[in-house]
Amino acid sequence: MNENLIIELERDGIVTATFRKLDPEKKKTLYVTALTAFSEDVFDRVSFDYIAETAGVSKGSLFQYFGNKENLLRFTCEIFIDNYRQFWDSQRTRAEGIHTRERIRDFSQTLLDFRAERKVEYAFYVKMLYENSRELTDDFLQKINRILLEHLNRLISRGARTAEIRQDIPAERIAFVITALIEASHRYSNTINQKLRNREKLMDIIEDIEGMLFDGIKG
Amino acid sequence: MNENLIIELERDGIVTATFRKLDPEKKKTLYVTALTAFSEDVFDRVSFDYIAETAGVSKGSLFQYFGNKENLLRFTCEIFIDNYRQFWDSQRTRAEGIHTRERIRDFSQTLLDFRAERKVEYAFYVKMLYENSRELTDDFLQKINRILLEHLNRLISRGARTAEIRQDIPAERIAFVITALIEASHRYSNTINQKLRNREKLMDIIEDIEGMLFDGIKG
Amino acid sequence: MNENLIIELERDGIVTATFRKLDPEKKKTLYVTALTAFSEDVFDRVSFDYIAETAGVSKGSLFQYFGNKENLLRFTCEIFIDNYRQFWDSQRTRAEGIHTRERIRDFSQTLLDFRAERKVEYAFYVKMLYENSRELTDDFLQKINRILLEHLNRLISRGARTAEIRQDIPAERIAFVITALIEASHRYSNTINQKLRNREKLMDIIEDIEGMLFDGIKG
Amino acid sequence: MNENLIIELERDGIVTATFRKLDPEKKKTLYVTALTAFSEDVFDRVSFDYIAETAGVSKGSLFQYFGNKENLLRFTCEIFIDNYRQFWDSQRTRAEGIHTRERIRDFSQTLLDFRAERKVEYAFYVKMLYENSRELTDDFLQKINRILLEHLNRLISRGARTAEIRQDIPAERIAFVITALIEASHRYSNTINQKLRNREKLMDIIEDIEGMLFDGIKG
DNA sequence: AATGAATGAGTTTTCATTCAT
DNA sequence: TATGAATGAAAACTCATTCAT
Repeated sequence: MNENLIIELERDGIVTATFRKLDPEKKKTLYVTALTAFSEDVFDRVSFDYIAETAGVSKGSLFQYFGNKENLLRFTCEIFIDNYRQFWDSQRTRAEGIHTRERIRDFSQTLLDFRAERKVEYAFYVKMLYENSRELTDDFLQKINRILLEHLNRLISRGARTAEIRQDIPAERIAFVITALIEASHRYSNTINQKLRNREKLMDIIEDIEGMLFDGIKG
Repeated sequence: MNENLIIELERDGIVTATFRKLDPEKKKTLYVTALTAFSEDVFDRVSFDYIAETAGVSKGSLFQYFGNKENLLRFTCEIFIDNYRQFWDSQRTRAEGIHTRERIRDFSQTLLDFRAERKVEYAFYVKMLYENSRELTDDFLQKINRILLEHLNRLISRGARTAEIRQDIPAERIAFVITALIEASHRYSNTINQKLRNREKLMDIIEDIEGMLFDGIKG
Repeated sequence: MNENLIIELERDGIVTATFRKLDPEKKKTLYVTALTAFSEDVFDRVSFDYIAETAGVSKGSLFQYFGNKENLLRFTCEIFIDNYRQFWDSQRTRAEGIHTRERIRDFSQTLLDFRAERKVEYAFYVKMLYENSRELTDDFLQKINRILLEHLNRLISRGARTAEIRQDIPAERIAFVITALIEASHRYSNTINQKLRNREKLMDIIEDIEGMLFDGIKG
Repeated sequence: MNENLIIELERDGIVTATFRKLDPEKKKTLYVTALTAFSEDVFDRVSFDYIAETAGVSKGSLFQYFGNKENLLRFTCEIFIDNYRQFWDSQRTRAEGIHTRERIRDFSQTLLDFRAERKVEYAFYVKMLYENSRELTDDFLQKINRILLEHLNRLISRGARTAEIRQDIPAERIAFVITALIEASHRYSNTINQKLRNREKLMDIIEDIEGMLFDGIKG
């Protein structure tokens, strides 16, 4: 629990002072419970009753902490974003390949790892991806995207400097294409795996795509 | 209003005979109203009351036409798909460029036109893109996707035959990349335009992407 | 269809002139349909839509014939009573045993026959037996009861005259006991057969009861 | 309010913990209100709104106590049965006649007392007697009947031992006849009193019946 | 500060009845 | 006279939010 962030959230009226003063362990429980609940179903179908019971907290307390349901989601988003940023920061120091192509492959591999190892987080992200009826989801997705793009930009800029990557196209635009492809692959395999039980490996698709990305599709 | 489709929908129990016999103009009003309503908010938050009032029809009548809320969405999806198919069929006869690259640019231009000219339809499509809690949305998206991919596959296969496009990658995979990129562009500009009021032209982005797609990003 | 009765019902505002002028065959269809429908479920759960569809008549016509749902039930009751009276009248001429005890056994046998051969009528009667929330059911049951008691009174009075039956108790009171016992047997076997699938024969019970009735239970 | 029973009902999911914790006085009010409402009209025609209003409780609370309407009826039945059992238990210790015949007369007198003193309970029982569309009513009637028959069987068995009553007929069958006659008398006087305002004394009827029962109707 | 009972607005759905054609 | 489309009053049920203890 990033206490500084909580102070900020209190300033923004997303959590109350009562919540801030809570035992950090309890704050974390509340975060995880909300995250899990919202990752399981659409906002409207997640009831306060359910969250309160699951978190082992009374419904009344929940309202004293967050004021309303929307704020609970907002809180969950902000903590998620904070964790996500930390995750990618920790990735920066990781030993990486020498060549940009390897670094990018590394990058998408990390995304896959995240998905495989942090199932609840990933499910929450997907849910937000699909629920666009509230501005806060847009905000959430943009922030998540920015974290990813920042990371990618670094890789691409360096690739451009070493002439491994074309210099005539702005780095952000290349980053955009890369994340677009990775995200589409995720969505695709998500549908495929869940519905058709197709065992096609996501990494295979990504390799094919990488081929197109670097060498183009021109005959 | 495709009356044959309505007959099929009646057979499938999605609409009733009462609805079928309605004045075509009224049917269209109901379609447009439902389409608009569902494009504005998530399924759970669109109430029958609201649609009835907006369409200038009593709630009772609405139930007599569709039986329940889910069927109203089903109906909307099916009409949408039908219209969408007709739209792409009408595009096939359109004069197109000689080269595959131009044809693909044409394709994405058409997608843009659709979006610009049929704002409500587009918003509905986006909503369905995000609403993944019901099987019927999956079905809808698959059908829409198939229409698009069929169209694309024709272009790509021809491009492969004329050696304008690499032959070592399966056509569907290339089609996948193309639609992924176009869709991401849509999403992107959607967010940008709505929230940041950035006037960046979508076509510019697409041209850049096209460049990467054909020539690769290798330096 | 007893046309005189229909004229009476029209006078009482239970059916309309429109109904009276209907083809007798159609009137009968309507009676049978309503009888069947009301025998299948409780009044509130029988919808006009269902009856109209089953009878092959429009809902609008049904209202023009009867004005409202209650009247349809009233109509059904009255025709039922009329038929019931005819049924017992026809029984009077039937060859009967010489002794009163046999006559009474005959009587309860006839009740059993009615139940076995006219399943729908019997089911309707049972339904009315259980639905006592409207005055009209009371009225119906009283009329049915009176028909039965009249019949029984004749038997008993004769038995009293021939000294086969005690003369110190009013005939109606004896008739009351007999019908009470038969009805209870019906109820009992109704529950037993439907729920416990007990194959106990109703006639056996009745014979035991008859023994008690004639000889008393005194040791 | 038998608090142990309430705990059982909570275990069976018929009432919630919220209800259990309620002020006993309020629980009783709810029981009486529901009992009265269900005694006044058929299940389908008793609305939750009505009960809530009558009990001076909000609709929301009522749902929090019972979850649904069926459970409210179930609850009412169970409390009723409990009270009924207590009533008959308290009767056992009552001074009774020496002779079986007197004991049986005592028994039917007690039934009459119950009816006269607990009008609402009796009306509820009659309603359940007539409402046969739900399994729970069968269950209720069987339980009520069992309480009565247990009581009667004791009387009859003793009467058989002392040779006051015939031994060639099974005790249950005699009990069946007795309850059938008492119940019919109730029904009869119920109709008579309510509709025809006839002041005929029920006890007179019962005495006549008793005469027939013990001595038979044979002349 | 924590609790959870109380509330009532809102939702889907059913169906008798009306009425224009 | 027959029809069936239109209506709206109810009904069961859910759940975020308030508030007294």
